[in-house]
Amino acid sequence: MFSKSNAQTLPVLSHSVIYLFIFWCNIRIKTLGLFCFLKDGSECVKSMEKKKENSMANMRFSDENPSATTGFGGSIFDMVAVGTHEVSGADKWGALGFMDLLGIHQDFVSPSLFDSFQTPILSPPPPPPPSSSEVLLHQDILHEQKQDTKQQLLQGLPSQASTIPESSEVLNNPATPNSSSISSSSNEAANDEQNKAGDDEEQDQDQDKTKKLLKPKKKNQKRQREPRFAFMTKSEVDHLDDGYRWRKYGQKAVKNSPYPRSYYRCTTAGCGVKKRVERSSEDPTIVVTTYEGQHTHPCPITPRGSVGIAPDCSGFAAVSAPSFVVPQRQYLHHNHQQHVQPYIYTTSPSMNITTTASSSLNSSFPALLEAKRLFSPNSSTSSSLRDHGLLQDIVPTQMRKEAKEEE
DNA sequence: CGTTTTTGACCGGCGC
DNA sequence: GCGCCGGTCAAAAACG
Repeated sequence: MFSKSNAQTLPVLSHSVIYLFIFWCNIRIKTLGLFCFLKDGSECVKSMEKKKENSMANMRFSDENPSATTGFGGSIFDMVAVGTHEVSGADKWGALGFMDLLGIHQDFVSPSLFDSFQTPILSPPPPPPPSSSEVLLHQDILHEQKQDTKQQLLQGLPSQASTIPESSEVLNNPATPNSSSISSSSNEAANDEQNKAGDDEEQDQDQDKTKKLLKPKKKNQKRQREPRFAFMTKSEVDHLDDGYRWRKYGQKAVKNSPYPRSYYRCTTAGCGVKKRVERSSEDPTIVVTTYEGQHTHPCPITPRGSVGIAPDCSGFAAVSAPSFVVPQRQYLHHNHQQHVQPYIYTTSPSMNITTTASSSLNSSFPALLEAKRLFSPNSSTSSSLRDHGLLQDIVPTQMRKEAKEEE
């Protein structure tokens, strides 16, 4: 698990832990977490709640079948990445942006992982979606998929339903973002044109308009679902600032929960990314945010304290959250064909931090985007990581140098 | 005045 | 067919 070079840093590990702990206490950010890529975020939440007996802080997702380890058995989604944040009320969002908090993933995610991020948000179209054969192969594996998931498969849409947390997300998220998003938006545009034509013929009532708007979708095909990415955040604030601009378009009461679910849509034209925000009924301090789709544009705004446009949300003030041990095996493959397990990385028990990472992470997800940013090639930390990978990320570069000199 | 939020109505999918 | 439920729409209200 540890390479030789990594082992060389072990003598300073204890210092690193202390250093980390102090730093951790200073910024008062506790990470609990639980990030997950999934087919259906709501199901993830439900499953999480069902699994309440497992303290979130102690949740572990192993290389094994996530269903077995997480209680998600039979679920249609894959756990691909896991991690959560807890934000103390004192900090809230005044000093630390959501992205700042998400920055903790800089140490969860390997440089190799970020290599998989290299494709810019506005890059040329990504590789084509998985071939039908690949999709069908997944379908063979998935015996318990729900009907909509099957339809997605048939449509060549992303599916992460395999109980093997492998490359389905890898194939899907980075591979299909624009294609899926654009196709859906273009479909909507086509529908709009149809609707306009229909309005010319008869403009009786507003309700008729609404019906016309919705009917073409159901006639042609089932509404397509984008890949979803959900995470749980312990926060007093419902709508987390992730750098993008969102417009709320709906709110619904959640069954068996006193807290409503809010629906947001990215306000950028042509970007169909949506997100849902709701509080856990069992732990009101936990906010569950589910992203759907992928942004087709740079991060439009620059949060507190930053100046200028952040092309990829990189303008956020970097508040480096505590770092964590990153096992060598966390380094993920560039080859999306390879299966990638949702590795788990855990710090000392007192920190109660658990996270996983996968090369399937996509830069359209703010948390991961931030992680990517923090691992930019210009970062000395990044270069160090590229050299050594393990543990070094939690040890200041200077400290590592001193340690080596002592040897 | 433009943008965002609120909120009731509506739609499609699904189970019975 | 009916009812439930998640998701969406769009007019009205609120906001800056």
